[in-house]
Amino acid sequence: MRLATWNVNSVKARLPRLLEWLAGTEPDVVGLQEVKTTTALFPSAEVEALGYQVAAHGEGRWNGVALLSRVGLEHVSLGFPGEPGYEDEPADALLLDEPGLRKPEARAVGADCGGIRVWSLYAPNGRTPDSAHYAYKLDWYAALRTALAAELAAQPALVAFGDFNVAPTDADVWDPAVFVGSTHVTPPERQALADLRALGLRDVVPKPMKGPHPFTYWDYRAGAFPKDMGMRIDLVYASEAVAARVTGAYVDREARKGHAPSDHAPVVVDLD
DNA sequence: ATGCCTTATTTCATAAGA
Repeated sequence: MRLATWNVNSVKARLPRLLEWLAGTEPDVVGLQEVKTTTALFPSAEVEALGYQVAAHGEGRWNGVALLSRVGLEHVSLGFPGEPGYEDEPADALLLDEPGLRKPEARAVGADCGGIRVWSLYAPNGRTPDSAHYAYKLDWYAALRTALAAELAAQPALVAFGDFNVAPTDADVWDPAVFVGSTHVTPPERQALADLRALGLRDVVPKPMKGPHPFTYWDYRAGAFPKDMGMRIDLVYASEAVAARVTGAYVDREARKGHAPSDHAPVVVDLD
């Protein structure tokens, strides 16, 4: 059984690359992030033609996640219980004084696929450590931890994968000095990942296809990809029941090459 | 060649990404 997660940076812009990649890689379950379209406009027919069932959770210009499966897709959850939302500068701030009234963004979709509970996740970016968006990111992680704890109690075979927007260690960025004072590397963000691992989730670290670092993201600018100025922020967190079945995992950097790529590469995991 | 940013939208400029 082959699992994969990929931040496609617009499923519409990436559709030809996505379809070609699905046909060539033949994953059984795929988590997509940053699909950047509404649930209704997700290109389900094109993906279904390749034999997949689709659960899309989108909102339009930003965010958006999806699950594709050819081994069953049941009990779909759009978002998770307690998931916080975000409002930059709410026009009706007075009405939004209660945090609970902020509508969650499309950052999580879960489903039962081939005997595994699978979650495709797109964590908030955080922007800068002193921003409201950073506080939102930490709140989102705290709520995710609570939700996954409940999920694991009900189904021990679980995978939570996607764009976590946190580099777990300094080895997961090309130059730690560049990231001093930035998001993605701060102790609270790394603690949020540690808190997820404390639930019994294991970081399935993929093999790099080339070079020493299993980076999954390279900025479009400044030739970052050919210089391997990357980050490992797309993660696969697997419960023990799933992690014990892992026979291999790799970053598909071929998908980052060529015409009109996403700025992220897929992570592929094979299970016995 | 892996090659110097890309996306969707309240579009000919902007906000966001990480």
